[in-house]
Amino acid sequence: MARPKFADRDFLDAALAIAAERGPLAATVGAIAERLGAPVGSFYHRFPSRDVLLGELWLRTVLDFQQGITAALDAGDGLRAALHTPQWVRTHLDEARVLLLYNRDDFLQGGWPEALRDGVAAQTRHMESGFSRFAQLVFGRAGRDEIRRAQFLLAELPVGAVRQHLQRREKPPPIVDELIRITYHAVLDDYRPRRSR
Amino acid sequence: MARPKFADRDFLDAALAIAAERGPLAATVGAIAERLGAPVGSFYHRFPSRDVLLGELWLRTVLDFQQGITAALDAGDGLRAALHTPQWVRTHLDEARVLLLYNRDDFLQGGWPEALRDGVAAQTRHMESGFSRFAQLVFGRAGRDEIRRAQFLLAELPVGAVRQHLQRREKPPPIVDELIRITYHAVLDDYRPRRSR
DNA sequence: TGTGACAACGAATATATGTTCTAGAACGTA
DNA sequence: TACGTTCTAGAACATATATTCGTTGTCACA
Repeated sequence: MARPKFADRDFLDAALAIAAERGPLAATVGAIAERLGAPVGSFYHRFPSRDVLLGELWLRTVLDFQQGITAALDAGDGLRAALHTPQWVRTHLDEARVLLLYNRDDFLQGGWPEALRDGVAAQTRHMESGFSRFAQLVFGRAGRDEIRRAQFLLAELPVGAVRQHLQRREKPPPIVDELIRITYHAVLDDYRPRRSR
Repeated sequence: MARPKFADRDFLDAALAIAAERGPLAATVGAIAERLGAPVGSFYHRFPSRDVLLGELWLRTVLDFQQGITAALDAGDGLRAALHTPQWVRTHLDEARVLLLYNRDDFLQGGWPEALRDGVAAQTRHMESGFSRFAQLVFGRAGRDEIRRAQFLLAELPVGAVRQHLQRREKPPPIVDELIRITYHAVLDDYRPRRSR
């Protein structure tokens, strides 16, 4: 067997670097290969299509991102879960740009490749269960209203607060954590259980 | 003079519809012309390039969006300015999708056309002055910390809270306004002036 | 009715990009 | 050493898309 000069990983990393720099759209097969000094043929030895590569990149990134939130929820620490986003962003600037600055579906040229459907579906379920767990943890129940608040505190708020810094390629300053903390407590304090809603 | 069958507006509207439906990327010259029943040649009678069209679409949309915020600030009503986003989104679903779901620079294939540079720069200045005015209005001063809080309350928070609904092409439910209101008051209550920061 | 200006119209062109294909090199194994 | 497998290598191909260009049609007005 011929010794491989390039690993799957290398292509994923090259794609990440390009996508973080100039957007996922710029991560063309040609650009990725060129950055790696590899011929495009080698690319297609590793990945059946560009969509599969970008899909795998997204999945790999989102799973890494979510891990910290899950860990915080496991520890029963809702605030830490909310603050995980700015933390993670500081240590994963490139990944964060790709993951949080673009929409999931704008990654792919076509739809999601069959091979990744299950992974994406599992990821979605995992995320939804995270919201439920969070709602249960901090509100004591997981009805529609509680889940909506969980989405807000766990996703919309932290991602929103971090976005402008990602656009400037800079680490989120401490004020971001402060804003998240303030909002976190306010939404918890405001909450009063209701019939159904 | 031959009577024009298509106006600039028609092309902009067609582009908006397509961009709202399938993303700005899908708004190709061919797709726009086809939707309008116009030949591509007519397109280039109106716009020097696709980038100019998309740039103008973005500008037209963002100016309309900002008008409401400016009006609220003129009236000295900070909360109304923050709540303008969900309001506007409800009555401008298509526009909101294009404006708030994608990054400004991901609109264009190349960079911003020379002809629009000034408009974009003016828009940026206008937005920044809006943050300053808001900071002055609700915090009594416009230092770095106050402006950062203004950005959060006026932009990141409302846009973040509205995003998941835009993705689902649905009007933001009342809970969105409630979350914005809660956060708004919390950040104002928390605020204490500091030396400089 | 003729003419000029402007717009419609769509074929042609250039380019970018995903994908395939053929050839050859490197390595393990018999 | 011969052979098969796996990879490198990059040319070739197909397609999508922006843009150009030459022709045709239509209207206002002389």
